[in-house]
Amino acid sequence: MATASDVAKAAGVSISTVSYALSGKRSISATTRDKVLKTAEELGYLPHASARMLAAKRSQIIAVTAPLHQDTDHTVHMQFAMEVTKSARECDYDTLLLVHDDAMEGMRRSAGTALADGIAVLDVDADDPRADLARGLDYPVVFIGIPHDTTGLICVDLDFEAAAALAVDRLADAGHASIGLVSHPRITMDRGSNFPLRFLEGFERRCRERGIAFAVAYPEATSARRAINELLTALPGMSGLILNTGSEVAADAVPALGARGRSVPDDVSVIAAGAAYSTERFAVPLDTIPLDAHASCAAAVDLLVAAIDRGEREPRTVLIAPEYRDFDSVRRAGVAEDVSQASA
Amino acid sequence: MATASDVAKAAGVSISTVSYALSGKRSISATTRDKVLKTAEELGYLPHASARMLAAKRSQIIAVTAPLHQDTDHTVHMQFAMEVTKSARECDYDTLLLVHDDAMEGMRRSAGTALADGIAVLDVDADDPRADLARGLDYPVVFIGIPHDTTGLICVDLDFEAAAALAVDRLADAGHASIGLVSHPRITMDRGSNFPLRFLEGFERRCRERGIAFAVAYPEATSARRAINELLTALPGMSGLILNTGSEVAADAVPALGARGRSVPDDVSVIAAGAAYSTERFAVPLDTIPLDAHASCAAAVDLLVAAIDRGEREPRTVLIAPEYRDFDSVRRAGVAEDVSQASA
DNA sequence: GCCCATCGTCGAAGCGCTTCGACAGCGTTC
DNA sequence: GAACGCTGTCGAAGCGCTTCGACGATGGGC
Repeated sequence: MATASDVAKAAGVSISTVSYALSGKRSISATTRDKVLKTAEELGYLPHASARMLAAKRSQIIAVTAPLHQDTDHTVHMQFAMEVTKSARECDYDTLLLVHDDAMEGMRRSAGTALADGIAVLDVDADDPRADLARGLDYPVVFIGIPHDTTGLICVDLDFEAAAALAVDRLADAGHASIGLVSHPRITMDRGSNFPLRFLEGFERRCRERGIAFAVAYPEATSARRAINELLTALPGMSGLILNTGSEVAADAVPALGARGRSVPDDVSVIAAGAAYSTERFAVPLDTIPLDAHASCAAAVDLLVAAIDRGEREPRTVLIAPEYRDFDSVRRAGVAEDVSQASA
Repeated sequence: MATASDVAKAAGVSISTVSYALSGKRSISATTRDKVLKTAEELGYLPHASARMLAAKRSQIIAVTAPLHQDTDHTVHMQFAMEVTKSARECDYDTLLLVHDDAMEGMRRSAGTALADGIAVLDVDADDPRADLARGLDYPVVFIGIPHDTTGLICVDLDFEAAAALAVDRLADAGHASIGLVSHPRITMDRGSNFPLRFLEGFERRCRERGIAFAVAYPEATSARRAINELLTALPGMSGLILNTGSEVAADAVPALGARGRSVPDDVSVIAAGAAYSTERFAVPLDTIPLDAHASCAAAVDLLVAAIDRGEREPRTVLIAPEYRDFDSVRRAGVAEDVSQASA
């Protein structure tokens, strides 16, 4: 490979002039700059990454840690890892994947060896040990997800509580007084996985605030049948359903309601909230409050880059406001009867 | 962070002695080595990654390119990316994710700047442009998947043709003379995605060799219904079925057969081949010829590391022999009648 | 008891880049 | 026209590590 010194010789200037011409960090006459750029182009010059890192004291690499629990949703993870990568590239950073059994070791290593300039943490648990590690590290770390104790941390996530409240409001506004929630499997909740808990809290609080009867079910594996049955037992008059669960269970919800003689949206209005998947190909497309990987990751990378490049390290939690996508799976309560009578 | 120079001072030796004590590349007395190791430990010394890269002319980083087509299976991808990462760590390499729109640019950049020491290429198409790029790069590249023209390339993959033959043989040996194949969606085939084509070829060839009647269907989206219907139209007496398709379609195959009055395995024997998913939780667990991400990735990383560390760059294609996992979803042809009569 | 091989350690030369200070050349300013 | 400030360029000093050659010390062979 051609080096900066080769370019300097060929262009008849000094090495530092080459560096400044390419980086633009000092003014260089247009003539010289063009000559350097042209020569660099001709020689196919690309700066040696390690040399640049060493001299600039910056690797332009962001590490991404994604510990994989057995109940983790690979699709969602991959989406987040990719979105971080894309956003990072836009800021001229590459991403290093850290997916060992020991995420802590990876974080310590990338900080200690200056392999990466900062770390993006995915799949955050409520009592995530990586939070303590980050606090002790004096090193830019951004959490995509929110641990219980956010002291000293920078965190980004969809505002799941607001998303839950938004979903409840939609149904309540449409006159539904009895709402079920299909949440995540017990194993996920028990692990203290963060966002399902926040969603659940938001859901329960808003239901109470608005005097709505509610029930919650925790599905197992990929079927919604049992969860739906439980909800219908607890709330025989359930006319609103919120799904904050994996794509397979969510996709199974409409068939599961169908098996109990309820059609969507005539008998039950349904909203998929905090959904990382699209409901367009579901048996009945559902109103959705999306979990937008792009938005979260872009925000996270921005914060991380600000911390790295501009030293902006003040702890803070950024909650991304939920959006509502209407696919007509919510109907006014009471209107249902007319429709079913009409079609019966 | 402590530097090698700090350690040297504290231990009362020279910098080069520190380096040799830690790397073991020259003999160092036990006394000195222990003193250095102890001091390094105490100071929490970790070698600066960029400095090491620059001096050693090696980054200990492997780039992973995974272009994402819209029909790509994220779950499978993530699995492969992670397996590459795990295997790489065992050889003391980290992995850089390259998932831009322009995979070519990423490859060129990591080679040109010496950011990575080599590249693992995922999701290979038959006429993948990255093949030509790799040929022109003079840089270690390993393909996990097999393009049409493998000249000059190092490739690793499951032996899909052998897997297809193995599946056909199992069914044929059990007396099934009429076998259907559910392949991948047309869009995937048309893109020239590589392994479905190889599987298809292996399937057709072996069926012909053994005089088996066969038919192939290409599903759409996530349902198997149409594909199953097509196969039953083409082969009314179909008693064997091979699934070389995504997990959702595969999971839907047994219900789809059920909808047509066929039960598994009594009426139809079924094998999931080249499956990156587990069939354990399917309505009926299926005999499986797994697509083992770990095996492929471990082999690929070994080849890549050999190419980087030991200069072993001879082109070659490594096909991983298929394995058969029996879950009792294949029965002898003709036995089916007895069973169904008995239970009827 | 001398020579040579071996072992253990050190100093110094880079790796290829960024960046700082210096300074020549030129146009302003009074 | 002397003093001044700009602009554009250069040289050199690192960044922290690896690695090569050198060399004193030790020990075995004769």
